[in-house]
Amino acid sequence: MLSDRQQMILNAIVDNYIHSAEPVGSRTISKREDIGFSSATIRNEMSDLEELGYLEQPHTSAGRVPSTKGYRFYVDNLIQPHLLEEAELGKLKQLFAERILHSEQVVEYTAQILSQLTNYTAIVLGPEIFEHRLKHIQIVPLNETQAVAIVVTHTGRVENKLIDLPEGIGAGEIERLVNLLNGKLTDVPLWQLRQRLYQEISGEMQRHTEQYEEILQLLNNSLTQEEERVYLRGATKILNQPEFRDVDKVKDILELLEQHDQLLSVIGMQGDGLTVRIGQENQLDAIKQCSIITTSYSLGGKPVGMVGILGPTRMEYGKVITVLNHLAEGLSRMLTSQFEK
Amino acid sequence: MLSDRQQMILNAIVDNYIHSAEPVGSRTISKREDIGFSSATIRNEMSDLEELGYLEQPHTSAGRVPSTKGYRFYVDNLIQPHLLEEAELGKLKQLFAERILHSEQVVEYTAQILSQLTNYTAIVLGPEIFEHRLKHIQIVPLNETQAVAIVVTHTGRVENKLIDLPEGIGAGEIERLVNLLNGKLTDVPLWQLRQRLYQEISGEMQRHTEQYEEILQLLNNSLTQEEERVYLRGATKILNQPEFRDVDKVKDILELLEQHDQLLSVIGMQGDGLTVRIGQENQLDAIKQCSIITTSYSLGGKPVGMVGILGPTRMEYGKVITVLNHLAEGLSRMLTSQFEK
DNA sequence: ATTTAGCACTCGATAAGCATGAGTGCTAAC
DNA sequence: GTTAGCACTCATGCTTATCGAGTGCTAAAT
Repeated sequence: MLSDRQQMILNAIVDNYIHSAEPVGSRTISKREDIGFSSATIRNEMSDLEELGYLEQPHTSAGRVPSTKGYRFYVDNLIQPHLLEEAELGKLKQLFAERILHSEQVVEYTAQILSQLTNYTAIVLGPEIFEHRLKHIQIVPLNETQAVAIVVTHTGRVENKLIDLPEGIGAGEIERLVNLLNGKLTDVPLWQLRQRLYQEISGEMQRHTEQYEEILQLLNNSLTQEEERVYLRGATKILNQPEFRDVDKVKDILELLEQHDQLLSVIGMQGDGLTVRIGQENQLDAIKQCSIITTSYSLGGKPVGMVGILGPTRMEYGKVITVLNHLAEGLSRMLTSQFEK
Repeated sequence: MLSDRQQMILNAIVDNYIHSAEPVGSRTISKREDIGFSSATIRNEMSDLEELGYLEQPHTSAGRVPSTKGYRFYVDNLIQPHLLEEAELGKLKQLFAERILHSEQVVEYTAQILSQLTNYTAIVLGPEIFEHRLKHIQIVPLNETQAVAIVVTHTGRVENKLIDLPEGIGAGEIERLVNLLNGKLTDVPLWQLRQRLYQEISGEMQRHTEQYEEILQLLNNSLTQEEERVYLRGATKILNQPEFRDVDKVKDILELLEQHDQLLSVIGMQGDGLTVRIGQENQLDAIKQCSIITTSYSLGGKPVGMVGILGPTRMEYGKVITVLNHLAEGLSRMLTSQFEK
């Protein structure tokens, strides 16, 4: 529906604006080598593009700026594959070369690298561990009334929680309980634990109802504490953007970034594959001036976490998408290999 | 060396500036009920105070602003005890009423409350665990080559690390090793662990040199990962301050706050008791426009962590100091009681 | 039928000029 | 020692003028 020339011009305008942050005028475009038309022609096309809703004019005598619709078209149709530089590729490779790291640590570094490479804010959601299988449960009594319960998954993740002990329970009894749990539940995927606990063990555990509940809760917690899986890096990068040189404009954004639970609704598992949310397309008011690009990474083909970038609508979409894809792929490969061992 | 009247005036100026953020003029002071002098008199005194270095003038025809030296005198001599409101006290009580929380969690909430009550940025350094005693060591093999080592302290803290297993070690052998470690090292304070490992066990562990090293490293890590003990809340509060309405002014500060390792040098164990760093007194350039108030909290009388507040030099010193003292005391009491069980 | 040169027009941004007023420093009187 | 009075300073805000990047439109050129 847009002519080739219109697409070419829209592309040129978006490209230019992404790098200059200034409204783009017709002359600027006509001077580009790949465009063989006078500024007057460009002006006419720009006028049409504005009427169609792809461009906006801050004021009458200014150049044009892409609208959300304009960016959307750019992202969906015009974006050209971006090649990473040697140094950038190197950093990525290095990240995944590290051995002997918990998956959470890898994810944390991923956020760091992501922000460094793109100069935008990185938001990463650590992997779900539903699919991980139980390797070991341990209850270590600390004194007469308290103990710490520990759950180890087959991937080496360790979750722990302080629990209250019922009155007068003995060390022997705790040991028996733990042995029972380990015997019955080892190699059970975490998402089945709840159910299996009720099904198989409740009968034998009537004496231990209290710990039973506590343990259930621990398992639950280790599965549901989503805020704790959010990694944020480079939050202040937004301050480098010329369109956010005003404290009032960034305040809401930075406050949002501080609340990890809110971030979940921004980046939380919204389906697999790459998603681009541009400006107004975002639900939260605080980031209607921003774009968010996310993609999922997976474990054995099943999406378990997200990596994402938050930047101004005027974002280097091409580069960010490339980097995100690389990282998501690397993470998936790494997790999967670790998981399968 | 300052006359009573000078002190009174300095006090009035600082108080006023803290709340208004505007340079304070002589008339404003003379109008205050507790001051019975004309603006001319005040002017003369202000002129003297400026000459002595306690006040500064942004420009000739503006009011006066306290200098670092002025704040220093205010903090050291003039500050009046601040009473907390019911609601504020309530929040503090509630915080320490929570049971069954890991000390780290309490510390995290502390940071939250601190920032909420003061409207400044809270920086809290979680407790050292040198003094904690070893309760349990566990090594859970995940496959032929990897295992996860877990250390539990008598306070319920759990540290874990992925380790590589030496070729061809059997489950039985691991179990023997763990039993040996538990037998010899239970109830040993963590700071002694290193030494004790070498002294008592190295002989019997010649076969296991590799894990030996790994375990040492785990212990080391759990003792030295200081960045991970830094809790930051309310970083964006600084954006509410009128003197920081300029992005360039806040950028450096926020970037500093993002780097937890740097924060350590700001808040890190700088001796026990209350410390106030005012403006220029700070080492780091980024926060020479800020003041930092810290105090330590302790375990059985020994300082083990810090709570701190970062705000503009124009800070409500009285209130912040009161809140910090309350929190540090509460934390100390809580930790100590938990420790002693 | 396109494309382009030319030109009048718009409007934000910048600078200059000016009035305002908060605040000072100084002097002389109390 | 204190204060009233007054001239002086300087940031702030307002108005006006200038500048120039960029547009839209028209008419000529292709």
